[in-house]
Amino acid sequence: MNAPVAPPKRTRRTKGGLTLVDVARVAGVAPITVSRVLNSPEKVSPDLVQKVRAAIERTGYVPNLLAGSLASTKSRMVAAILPTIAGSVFIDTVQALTENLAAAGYQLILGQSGYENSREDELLEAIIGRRPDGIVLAGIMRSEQGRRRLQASAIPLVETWDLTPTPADMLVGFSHEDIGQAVAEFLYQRGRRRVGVISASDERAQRRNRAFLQAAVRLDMQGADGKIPFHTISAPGTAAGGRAGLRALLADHPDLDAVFCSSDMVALGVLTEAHKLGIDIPGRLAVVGLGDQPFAAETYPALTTVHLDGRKMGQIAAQFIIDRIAGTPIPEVVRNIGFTIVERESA
Amino acid sequence: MNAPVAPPKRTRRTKGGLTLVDVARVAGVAPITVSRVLNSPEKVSPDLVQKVRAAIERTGYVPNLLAGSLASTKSRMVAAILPTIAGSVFIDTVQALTENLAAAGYQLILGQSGYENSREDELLEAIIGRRPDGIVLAGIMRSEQGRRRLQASAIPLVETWDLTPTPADMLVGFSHEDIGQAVAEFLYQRGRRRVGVISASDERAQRRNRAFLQAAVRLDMQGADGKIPFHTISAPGTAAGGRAGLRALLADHPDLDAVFCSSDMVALGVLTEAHKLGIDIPGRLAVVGLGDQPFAAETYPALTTVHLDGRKMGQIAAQFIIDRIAGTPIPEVVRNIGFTIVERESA
DNA sequence: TTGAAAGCGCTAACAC
DNA sequence: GTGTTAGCGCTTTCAA
Repeated sequence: MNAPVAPPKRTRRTKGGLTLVDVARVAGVAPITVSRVLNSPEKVSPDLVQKVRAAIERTGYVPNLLAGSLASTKSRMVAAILPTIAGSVFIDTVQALTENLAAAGYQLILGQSGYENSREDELLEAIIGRRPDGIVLAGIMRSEQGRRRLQASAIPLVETWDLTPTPADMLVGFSHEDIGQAVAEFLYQRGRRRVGVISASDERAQRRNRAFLQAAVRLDMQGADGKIPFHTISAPGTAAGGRAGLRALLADHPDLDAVFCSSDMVALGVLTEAHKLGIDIPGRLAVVGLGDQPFAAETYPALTTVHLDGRKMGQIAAQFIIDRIAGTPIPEVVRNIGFTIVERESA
Repeated sequence: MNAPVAPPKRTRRTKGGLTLVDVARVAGVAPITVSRVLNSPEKVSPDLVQKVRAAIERTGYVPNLLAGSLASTKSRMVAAILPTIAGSVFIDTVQALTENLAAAGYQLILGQSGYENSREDELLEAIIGRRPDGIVLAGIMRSEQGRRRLQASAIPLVETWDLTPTPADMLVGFSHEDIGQAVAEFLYQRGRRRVGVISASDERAQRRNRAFLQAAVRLDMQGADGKIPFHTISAPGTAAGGRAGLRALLADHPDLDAVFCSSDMVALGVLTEAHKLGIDIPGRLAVVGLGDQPFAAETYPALTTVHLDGRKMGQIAAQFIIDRIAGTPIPEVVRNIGFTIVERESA
């Protein structure tokens, strides 16, 4: 039974790609030495480093990071999961993430979950299956199953753009409830008494709206019929949705004197429709957006809006993950970065 | 010399993660059967599929795609390389890419090269090192070294948002020269005779501008001094840049009657500044943007602009890569999808 | 400081 | 249909 069996000759599967072994042969060293030159050159004598670098140069070798990741159980990839990237407010966050992660040697992989959470499950499998060293979520993970899978994966996780008493792991964001309340109070202070809302239907917007409505009722800013006029559009909100929303609101509530929009894009639509209808802004109607997108300061009139620091969230999220991987203690794993109402001309 | 050496006992390095072997043990089958259930269930008998699926469910197993990629030399990842994602025109393309690739089981990895091409080389190494099954470039690869590395990697490549007689591989885009010429002719037909340009400094914009200037000179649309006024801002263009640009142009050329802007965002700034200065648009000044971003139809006045179909480019690029991987013959690897001038109110 | 051997977790290639 | 074996290209572990 112990008789050695003649080893069957197998064809190599290699696609002819250059490997570390080839470079080692060219440089006249062991493969592991090439690996060390790549990953920890300080552990290799200068002349060997020299030799190996020359061999890499000569051959045009590009290390296979997939193989490295498998062996080291470190993928040097971080995943970002967004509802959608189109017309989205998360772009600054993604930009900051990419920049900060790239500087630390990490690559971003992007997943779009859709606002309907339709593909969330398979997306999560595709992401976790690639064993990223960290995951950044735009928003919070609300599905209980999703949370369990993420926690079971033990991958460092950062939720963003929201605040919750029960974060799955780390969190950087702000309170949507606080925004709704703050905008209502802001409009009250500016003398507005008949407010309305035009909003996309996503969950975060709805929480802002709820807080806005509560504060508005408390401050007695209802319409003549005792209600706060409300128009819902599908997420993500568009300028066209804002235009339709303003017409709908005014049809039933001609005495409206302020509108809170779920995004700057929606607010832009409101401004445009108001122009068309000959409605003076801010004279007759105040308009407040959300996001402080680059164009918000350049509309006519300039848009009063809620500034959210997307870059900062991206930067902090990246740092969270880098620190967690490095084992650096993180004093506060939940960071509320707040928001500011930027008062321009439209309100 | 051939005496067998006692095998040294090594500790397993495994981090306690669940593997395919564990699932196989639970299901009472060979590891390869689990692999088949995951990748080609039609080759496994229904009752074994059943058993294995149950074991996967029970254990919460998530396949390690890194290991699968290494073994199969297929990563099921596609890389997109952009100058920058912030305020960028490429977002629709990225969105369409992600959607179409996800539907085919591919994940997107994102790389930002910066407009300065500063990090392009290390980015390329980080991307190629991950052995994506395809690479999509926003723009064309101009660096000779970059082209060589990409070609040496033999990874299917799609250049986008441009046209070149010498594509590195596949290409879907449109001619920036044609745009410049078409816009000049459009303005001429609308009776404009004193045109100017406000443009970001990126290379594609400059080619549009060159063609625009040539056509404008040919059509005798120069200013009184025989020159076409020109204002350059840094890339990517912003509304603030557009405002500054309009002031600069008018200072030297008060008789200007049309402006061609390098992006809709720049054009938005021009509209806003014109409002401030009391300049009637389109009465005294025509404004043309580029990109037909969602807000372009909703500015006041609505922006005349060049429509570029970012989604279509993303969709075609995804299809190119999917077909190439599948070995499907691709009749035309260079696709000019053209552009259209969308005439609205501003010109 | 350098190297040999043994994995990392999966799939291709080849039997039965 | 199912299983056995030998890699994929790298890094960890251990030894010198």
